[in-house]
Amino acid sequence: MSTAAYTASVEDYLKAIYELSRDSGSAGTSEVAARLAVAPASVSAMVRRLVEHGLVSHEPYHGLRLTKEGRAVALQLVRRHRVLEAYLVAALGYTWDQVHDEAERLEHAASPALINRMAAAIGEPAVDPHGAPIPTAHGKLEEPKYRTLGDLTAGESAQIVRVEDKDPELLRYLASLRFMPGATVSCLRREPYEGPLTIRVGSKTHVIGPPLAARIFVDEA
Amino acid sequence: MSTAAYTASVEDYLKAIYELSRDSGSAGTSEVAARLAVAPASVSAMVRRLVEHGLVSHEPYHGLRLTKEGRAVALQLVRRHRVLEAYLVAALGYTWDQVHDEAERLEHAASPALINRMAAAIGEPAVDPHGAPIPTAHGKLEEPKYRTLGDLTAGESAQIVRVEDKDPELLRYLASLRFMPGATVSCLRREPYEGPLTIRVGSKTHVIGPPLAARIFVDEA
DNA sequence: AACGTAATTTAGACATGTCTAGAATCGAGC
DNA sequence: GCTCGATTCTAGACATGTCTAAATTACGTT
Ligand SMILES: [Mn+2]
Ligand SMILES: [Mn+2]
Ligand SMILES: [Mn+2]
Ligand SMILES: [Mn+2]
Repeated sequence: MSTAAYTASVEDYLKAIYELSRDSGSAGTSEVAARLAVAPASVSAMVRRLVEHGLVSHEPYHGLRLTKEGRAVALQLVRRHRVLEAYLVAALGYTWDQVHDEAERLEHAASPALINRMAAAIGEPAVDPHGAPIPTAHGKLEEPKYRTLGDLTAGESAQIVRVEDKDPELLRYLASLRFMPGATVSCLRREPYEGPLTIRVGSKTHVIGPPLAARIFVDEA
Repeated sequence: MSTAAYTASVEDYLKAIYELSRDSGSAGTSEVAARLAVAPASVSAMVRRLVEHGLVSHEPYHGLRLTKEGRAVALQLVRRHRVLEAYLVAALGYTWDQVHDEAERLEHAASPALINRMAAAIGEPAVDPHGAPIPTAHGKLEEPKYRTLGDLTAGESAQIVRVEDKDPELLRYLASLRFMPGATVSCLRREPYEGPLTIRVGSKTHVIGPPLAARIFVDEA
C-alpha cells in the first residue's frame, strides 16, 4: 500500500523503468541511463536503493523489473503526468508540444487530489494530448499495442490514435501535417526497400520516411 | 539579472527571509529556522551558500538581508505562490484553507509562463484568496501595512482586507465567522485589560480574543 | 575454447541539504 | 565591567544523487 513519499528522482526512475520494460518485460541499465540523461553508474547506484525499498527487482547484468509496489508508484506518476498534459491543453491553451516539460516537473508536486480535480474539470479524458491513455485514480491502465503508420499496406486506411510525445519539434512538425490523434489517414504508396510512404490525410498528401512513420500509431478507421 | 535556476530549498529560504525581514528590515537565524522547521545550524550552513551566490548579505550574529538579486528571486516565488492559490480557488474549487500546502510545492515546479496563463485565466487578480497582494510578472509589489482588527476602537467600522494564511484551521474558523476579505466589520465593544472584542459582521456579532484579532487586517470601510 | 567489445558494476569523489554536539559570541541585568 | 543565558556559528556526520575511472561480466565471433 504505502503512502510513502518518494523523491522526484525515485519517481522518474520508476517511470523510466515502467516505460522501457512495458514491451520487453525488463529494462537495461544503460537504457534507463539514456532516458534520464544520467551516467550508467548513477543508475546502478539508484537501483541499489530501489531494490532496498522493494520497488525494483534486479538480476545483476540482466535487467530491471518493477515490483508490484514499484509499478503502482510508476502508474500514479504516469497518471499525474498525462492528466497535467491534458489539463494544460484543455484549460490553459497550451499546444501539445509545450506540455511535456511543464508536466515533467509538476507531476512530482501535484497532489492526487489536485490531479483528480483537474481531470474532472476537463471531463475525465481517457487519453492525453498525444493519445496516451490515462491510468485511473486506482491505478488501472490498459495500454494497447498499436500498429504504426509504417505498418500500413498500400491502399489501407486507418485512424491515428497516438504519437510519440517526447520531442517538441517532432510534435510541431506532425501538427503542421495534421498528423494528430483522430485524423483518418490512407497509405497511397510504399516505395520498396524501406523507401518513403505517401500518406493522405484530409485533402493533402505527404511523403514521409519510415523512421517518422514508426513514431505514429494507428488503429482501425 | 540571472536566469539561474535555484533549488526549491534555496527558494524557500529566500522567501522566508523576505517575509521575516519585510517589517523589521532583517531576519535572524533562528526565526528562519523556526519558519522552515529546520535546525538553526542548517540555516547557518545554507546562509553561507546564499552569501556566496550573492543572494543574501550576512553580518555574523546580527542578521540577514536579501540582496537585490535575492529579493527578485523571492518576489518571483511569492508571485508564483499567490497566483497558484488564487487559481486553485477560482478555477478548481479549492477552499482557502486547502491551497497553501499545494501551492507551497507547486511554486517550485510551475514555470513563469504557466503562472502568467493561470493569472490571465482568472482575470489577473490583484490579491490572493487571503488578501495578500500578488507581485507583477516584473516583480513589482507594494505590500501595505494594515491595521488589525485589534486596533479598532469601540464604535469603529472597517473592511477586512487580509488574514494570516499559514494555518488551515484558523482559516476554517474565520470562514465560519465570515471574517473574510471584503467583509465590513464593526467593533461594538472592547473589554479593558486586553479583554475580548465584540465584532459585528453582517447581522451577526462575535466575541473574539486579541490574539485572533491581531491576525486579521483591516482598512478604511 | 579463447578473444574482444560492449554493458554493467564497483570504487572513490563531490555537491546539496540536513542533523547533533559543542564552541563562540552577544547582550541584558546585576 | 562581569556573568549568564540565549543566540549563533563551527565541526563532524550522514543521506541523496550525481560524476569519472577502473574493474568485472556477458556474449557474439573467431
Ligand atoms: Mn519528472
Ligand atoms: Mn503525453
Ligand atoms: Mn515552497
Ligand atoms: Mn496566501
